[in-house]
Amino acid sequence: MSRRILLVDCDQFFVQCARLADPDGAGREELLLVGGSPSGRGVVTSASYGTRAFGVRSGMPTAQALRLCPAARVVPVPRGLCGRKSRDVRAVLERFTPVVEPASIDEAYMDMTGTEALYREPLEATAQRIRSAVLDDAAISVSIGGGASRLVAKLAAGSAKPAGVRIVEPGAEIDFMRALRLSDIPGVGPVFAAHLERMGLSTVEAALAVNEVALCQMLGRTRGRWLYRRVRGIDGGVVRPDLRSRSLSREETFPLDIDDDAALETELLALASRVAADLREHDVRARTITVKLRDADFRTRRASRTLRTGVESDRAVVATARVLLRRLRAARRSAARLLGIAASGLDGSDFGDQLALFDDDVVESVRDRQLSRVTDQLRKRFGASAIRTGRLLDRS
DNA sequence: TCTGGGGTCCTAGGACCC
DNA sequence: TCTGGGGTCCTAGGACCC
Repeated sequence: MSRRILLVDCDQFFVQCARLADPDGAGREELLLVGGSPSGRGVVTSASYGTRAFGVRSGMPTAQALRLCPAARVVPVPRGLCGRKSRDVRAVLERFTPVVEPASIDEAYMDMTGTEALYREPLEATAQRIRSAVLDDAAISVSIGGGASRLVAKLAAGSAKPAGVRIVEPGAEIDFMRALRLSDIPGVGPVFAAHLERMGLSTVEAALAVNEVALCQMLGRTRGRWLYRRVRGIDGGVVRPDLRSRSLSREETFPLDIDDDAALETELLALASRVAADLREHDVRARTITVKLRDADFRTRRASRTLRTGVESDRAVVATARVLLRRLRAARRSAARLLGIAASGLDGSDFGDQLALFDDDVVESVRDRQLSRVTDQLRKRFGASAIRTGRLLDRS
């Protein structure tokens, strides 16, 4: 039996949250842009439907959006409320099935296979009840798509927007896909779409006419097979609840580019401390630390290092990141517009003695961990400014 | 007023092991 | 002295998504 999957997608999620956060201000504003940045280098995170009529899209530089729609009001993302609303929505969804997989802050997949017998109603009716329940109990409007695969559910949700439900019945997948462009398929971004276009393929209809062998000859075996299945609405994806994240990161684009090494190290210290605090909050340790630099000319460079054992303390993360930053700076001197730090290899098991990767490997002591945990406690009780990170860390 | 911040997955080469 | 593959891990970069 084929699977019955729903994708629940919040309508203009950040706009809805901004309106809930300020009902009398943003709540009354039809032309609303959420995002931007005090630095003036921001982009639109979410644009209200009113502004989209002017050509505004999310991801667009705020300055450009305001040129298209000068009457729009710009408000910051209400981060805390967005997180709470996201959890509220998920809690409602979990009343309908335990198999809920959040795909991002504003969408989640649900595996509803078998629930038609359980609820004694078509999937369409259940989806309508889910929509109403989320609106009533979380005050968030969602659109819901349904189908035999994650791919079809996702695309159906797109066609249901805003505030609608669209279920693609089993067997109707190809006819549903036929109306789409290849660039509508998740995973076909601007680069791949342009490549396909050069080969004369821009619509799903056109790709359906090419057999699998020919597609593989055109695109290579992996991508040929991948596209052959996608245009037929097929993906191998399973809905998996309780997915743990594979990496944690923090990054910052500076209001003005920074070329001074000492100033960059100060920023590094702040970012690395935040990453380390995030690791402890999630109760994980990271074996790999990556530092990312974006130069003034927008070229992005990275350097990473995998340690023998996972780390979670401020000192170990900072010490590792500092070496990587110096290496990047030595390789190319340019003012930096962005600095970022990522932690991955989370909870990776210790590599033991199989390989002594580096003689100068950063090692984290029990004392380092205790010190960071105590700092966390103090910050929790007395506020973030209770402890100045720099003093505690400068042992390297 | 050019281009945010948080992620996932894939590829490709080299090191190293069996 | 010459000649292999296969598998895994690490690193760097890039496409892509919301």
